Amino acid sequence: MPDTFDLMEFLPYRLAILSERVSRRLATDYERTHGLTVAEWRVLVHLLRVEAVSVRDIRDYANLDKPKVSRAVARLEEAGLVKKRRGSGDGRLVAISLTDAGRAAMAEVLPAAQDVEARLLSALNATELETLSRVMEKLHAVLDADPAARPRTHVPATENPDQD
Amino acid sequence: MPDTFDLMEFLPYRLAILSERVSRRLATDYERTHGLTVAEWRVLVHLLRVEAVSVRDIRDYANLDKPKVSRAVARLEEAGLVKKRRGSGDGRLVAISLTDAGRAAMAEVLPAAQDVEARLLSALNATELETLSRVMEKLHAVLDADPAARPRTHVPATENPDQD
DNA sequence: GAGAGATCGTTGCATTTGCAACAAAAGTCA
DNA sequence: TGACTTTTGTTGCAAATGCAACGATCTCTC
Repeated sequence: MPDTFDLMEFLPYRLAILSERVSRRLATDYERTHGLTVAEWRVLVHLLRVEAVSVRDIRDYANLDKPKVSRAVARLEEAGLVKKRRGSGDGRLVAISLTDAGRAAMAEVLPAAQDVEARLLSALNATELETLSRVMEKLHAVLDADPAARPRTHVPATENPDQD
Repeated sequence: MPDTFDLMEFLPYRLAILSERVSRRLATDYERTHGLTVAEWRVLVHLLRVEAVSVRDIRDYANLDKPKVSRAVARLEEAGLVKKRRGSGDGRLVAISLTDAGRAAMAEVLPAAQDVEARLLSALNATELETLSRVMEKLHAVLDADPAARPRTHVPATENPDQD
């Protein structure tokens, strides 16, 4: 054990602090304006891209566990932002989709989120952004090779092969 | 609102996923071997560096809120890893310090944590690590300039001025 | 087509979390 | 000194979390 060990220089800690700070900044907007939680936000974002999905789809895509998705969808349905349709085809699956109100809410909320991201990205030059992406993928790869790590739900679909 | 918005390409989300995965991987070790939570782990790490600190010190250093520190310390004290001394000087402050058992526990736990970090870092070359650090600091700086963002508890002490 | 096993979504429950309120102890200023 | 404000640490409480268990449905095999 070294006699100096500083959290501030410990990569996992630094990642956690930055990530939490960014997430909180992001959440302030959609939480204050629409009372959305992070889970609900992610569900809505996913629904924006697809027609109708199951709880399992959302779980895999948005990195949330089943109960979290289930409850988030329940709250969103109660709020009228989402509708659940059951039965078509596989009777276990639930077809979750956005309502018009949900789409409208996202139209209000998305710009603020993208603005936060834009400000973050604007601080980086092209090289830094490229390196950041590569680094994050490399760190994921280390965890992918570690049996003690939780597996990724969403593995990138063989990112563009034009890497130098 | 763009008609394509992918969580997987949204920086805040990507940061959150990576960070959570790393944190969980790290926690599996000290949680399984010593039943430590993340908050307890951070408290112990901080105590490793200083003699005796207050709840406030730990809160600022380890980015935890007061109740979390208070409860973490209470559990650690009950587990015999930490001792609380009161009254010397300012009667409100609590002097928290490691016991021998606490130091021993850290000696057992730290190597595993450092090993996880080492594996992560080994996937990066010097340039990538340097860029990662710079990028993270830049992202923090964006949030520092944003009134809606939660302030940093621990601002780097004017990092060493030997940057090229 | 009946039964074993897997999968899907929900619910229960104990624990944790975040936030506000609080008592106790300093600090402030007349 | 004595009221007022601030700071420190703890506690209460409603809400969220993680995990296991559950019923319902589908699949597979014989």
